[in-house]
Amino acid sequence: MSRSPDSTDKIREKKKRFLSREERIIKKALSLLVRDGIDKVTVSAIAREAGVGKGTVYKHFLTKTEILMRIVLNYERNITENLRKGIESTEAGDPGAAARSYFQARLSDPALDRLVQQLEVKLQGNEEVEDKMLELHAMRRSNINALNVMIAKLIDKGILEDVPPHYHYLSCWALAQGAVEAYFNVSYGADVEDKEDFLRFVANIGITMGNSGQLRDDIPSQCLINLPKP
Amino acid sequence: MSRSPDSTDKIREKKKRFLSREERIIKKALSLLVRDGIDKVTVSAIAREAGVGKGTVYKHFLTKTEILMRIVLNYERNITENLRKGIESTEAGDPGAAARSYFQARLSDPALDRLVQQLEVKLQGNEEVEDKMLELHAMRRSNINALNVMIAKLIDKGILEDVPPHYHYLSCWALAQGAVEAYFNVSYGADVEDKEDFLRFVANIGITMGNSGQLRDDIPSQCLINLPKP
Amino acid sequence: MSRSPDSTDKIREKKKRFLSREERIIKKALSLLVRDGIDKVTVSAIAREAGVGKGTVYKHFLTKTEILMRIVLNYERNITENLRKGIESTEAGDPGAAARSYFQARLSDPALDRLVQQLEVKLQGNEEVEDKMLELHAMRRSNINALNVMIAKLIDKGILEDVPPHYHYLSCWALAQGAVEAYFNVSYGADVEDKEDFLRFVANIGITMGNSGQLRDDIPSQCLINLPKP
Amino acid sequence: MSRSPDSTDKIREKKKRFLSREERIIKKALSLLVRDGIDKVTVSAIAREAGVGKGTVYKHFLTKTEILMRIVLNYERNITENLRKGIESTEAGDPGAAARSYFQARLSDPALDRLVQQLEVKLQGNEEVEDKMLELHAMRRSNINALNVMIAKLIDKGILEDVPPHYHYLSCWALAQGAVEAYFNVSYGADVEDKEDFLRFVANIGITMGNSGQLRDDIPSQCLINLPKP
DNA sequence: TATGAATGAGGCTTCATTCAT
DNA sequence: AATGAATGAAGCCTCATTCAT
Repeated sequence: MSRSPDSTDKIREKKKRFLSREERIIKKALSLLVRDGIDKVTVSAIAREAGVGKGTVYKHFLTKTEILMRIVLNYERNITENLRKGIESTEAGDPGAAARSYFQARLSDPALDRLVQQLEVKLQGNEEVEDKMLELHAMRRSNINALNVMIAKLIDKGILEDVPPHYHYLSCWALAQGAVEAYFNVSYGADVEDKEDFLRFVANIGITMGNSGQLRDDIPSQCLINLPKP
Repeated sequence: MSRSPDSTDKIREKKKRFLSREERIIKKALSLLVRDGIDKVTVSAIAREAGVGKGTVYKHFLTKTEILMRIVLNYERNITENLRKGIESTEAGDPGAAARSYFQARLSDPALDRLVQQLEVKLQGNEEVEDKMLELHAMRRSNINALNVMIAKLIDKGILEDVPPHYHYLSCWALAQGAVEAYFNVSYGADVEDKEDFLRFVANIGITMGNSGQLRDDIPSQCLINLPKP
Repeated sequence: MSRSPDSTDKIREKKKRFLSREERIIKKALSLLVRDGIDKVTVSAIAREAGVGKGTVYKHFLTKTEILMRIVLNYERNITENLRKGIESTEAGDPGAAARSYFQARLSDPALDRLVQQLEVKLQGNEEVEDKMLELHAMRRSNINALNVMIAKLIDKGILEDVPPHYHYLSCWALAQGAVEAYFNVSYGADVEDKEDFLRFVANIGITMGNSGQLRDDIPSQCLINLPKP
Repeated sequence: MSRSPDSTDKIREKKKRFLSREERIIKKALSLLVRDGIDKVTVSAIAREAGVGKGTVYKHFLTKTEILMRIVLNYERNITENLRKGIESTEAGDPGAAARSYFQARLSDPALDRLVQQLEVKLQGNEEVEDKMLELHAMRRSNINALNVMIAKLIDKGILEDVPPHYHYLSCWALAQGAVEAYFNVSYGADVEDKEDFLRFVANIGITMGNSGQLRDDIPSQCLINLPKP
């Protein structure tokens, strides 16, 4: 009753191709969303861009909303991964590492970061993807716990100001969020010729803000995050 | 041949009612937008909420987009006004006044602030309101000019770090922008029991960030902005 | 119980002004219809152009359709009047006079003629103006009767071909109708540099067509209609 | 790697059905337009009549206007084809053939002809179908060129009156145009019991008008066009 | 009496989703 | 399994007509 090894291979192969196609759909959806804006992208366009039929898209995703949600989750996973590495480094004695990692991850592709923020706002409260939303929040809660532990230690050491720990990471989050918006804002962004330099400036604020002052002038130059060119 | 005072009064009365109705439409549109999200609000719903017919809405606004644009402009005018007052105070010797005014204006009604940011993103590049967009940008450019002058002086005095002036106000802008998002973000915001306190914390960062360190510990307590309860 | 002469005068004066305003509304409606096309003219535009309120327009006409119908009737009355004079001249011994009059009346302002044809098509079958439509048809039937009598005589005299009399005037009507369309048709009309000359050519065909041949070469030059420049 | 013949057949079959559905939409639109008048026909009604969803109509046509334009172009193509055949016969020695063909084509289905004329007026100047309009005009210009050549020869032979060639075909066009209107005009048309006979009379005028007299009495009886019953 | 703000039916169009092939 | 034609709900907007002032 068991399939022959040959048949199993075929099935495995098939699944692989199926998943790679799913990747392609997501990737193309992403590029369309960034290029044309959230409101302008249709399922038809995604299918066309991905070189598959509309029906095929619906074999992979139950609804359009699921595609968007997937993008948000993918991104958050990436951020989380980077943040975790940063926290580890902080724990290992480099106080600014977590913030640095975080800013670097988010500001390295501002367009993508911005898109994801917009998507999250759009998906907020959508019952269709409630479960995925819960997954997102769970991921963040987990990060938050790690951050709280880490920050509490830094506060204990007198490195960070003694306010509720979440004030610190929320400020970071807010600054990153806002920096991305500034980067794209037509009124403000247009004035910034060296946008990357600005992002570096902001990132440094993020890394040092809320610390108790004594850290401020101690930031070794290697702490300055090195944002990749987008 | 001239109309009787009575008739003139009536006309004035009529115009007043017309304008007040316009206000009501905007106000109701605003509350719907905040409550249901940008994508969910239809012209029909706005009309229903405002207690007028759909056609009436179109007597006041050429298109739905114009309603949204109006909200954005109204808000920007308010921000500008507050910023101008702050800049005046700064020029009068209170270095943190401009930033304080700005944060207070933006963070006093975070829901509105957030909505307007989203609206601006949505309206970006919409040819229908190109002229209004230009008006918005002109308003901001004017603010930017005033800020550049002000910041240059603060840099000269050694109060602010010597980076391009726009780095300073853009950081402020970004932080405010992000703080608002943090305020509403389900993942992060839910943890903040005293949201106003958090906004105050962020505002203080905004007021002090980028200053050269010597100012930092000098902020008199009365400088702490006192955000009104939303 | 009878009003004073003074009061009667006032009423008469009032009525006169009322009627002159009605004229103005019709006139302005007409110019808008010719300028912008039937589908593009709104009651608002007519009111604005006439310098009165929309409500006032509805004091004069029950519906928009009535305005259009009025234009059609006015025009038909004018045509009828000209045709009657022409018939009289024909009866007085000038065989081509009726056709000449008719063509001259219709082709002297082709734009107006065309508009009215379009209006009539649009109003066809509209129950709202059924009575006015009947009036129009009655007017035409009366013309037709006169024409039938006239043509029968010309056939008797051997001047016109012996076909049912209405064939003759219908051909005239058709040619006029079509000439107007040709005048405005983008494809064909653009080629005609001297449009008036073309209309004259057509009119001459109209005047001579269906005659038995012997008339053809006898048309005195003074028969050639002299179309006024539009 | 190539598809099986079976699959190819299926695709061909599918395309065929797609096109036939397009035909049905056009056909039903046509009958509705003739029956109810241009202004009364909605896309919804067309879809309902064609037995498809509204969305399906928009799979075949970009806008409602395109449906109308298609009808106009289809018709013009048919007319052109007939005219071309007629011109060929004229060149082959039958002077009246072109006019005869033309009248026959246009008067064989007066209702359709009339609808198309109305549509063309309505579509005039509509930017949405500018390109299609240009196509229409190009088709006509080509016809006009052929006619000019043909008519010039007939004038040379003394068969037609020596006026600018376009006077001749424009008169034909105008007469056909008008005859169709006469056919349907309630006032005049109602009197014509044998409408087809009238159309034949008009067609004969069209075929002979503008000729130099000597042709007039020579028209052999077989020249009389034989209009098919609509 | 004149006005024009208010109305809402009704038209056009889009696009997420379904399903027969 | 893949496709894309078909669908129709839902949104935006227009404009003839009404009616309170």
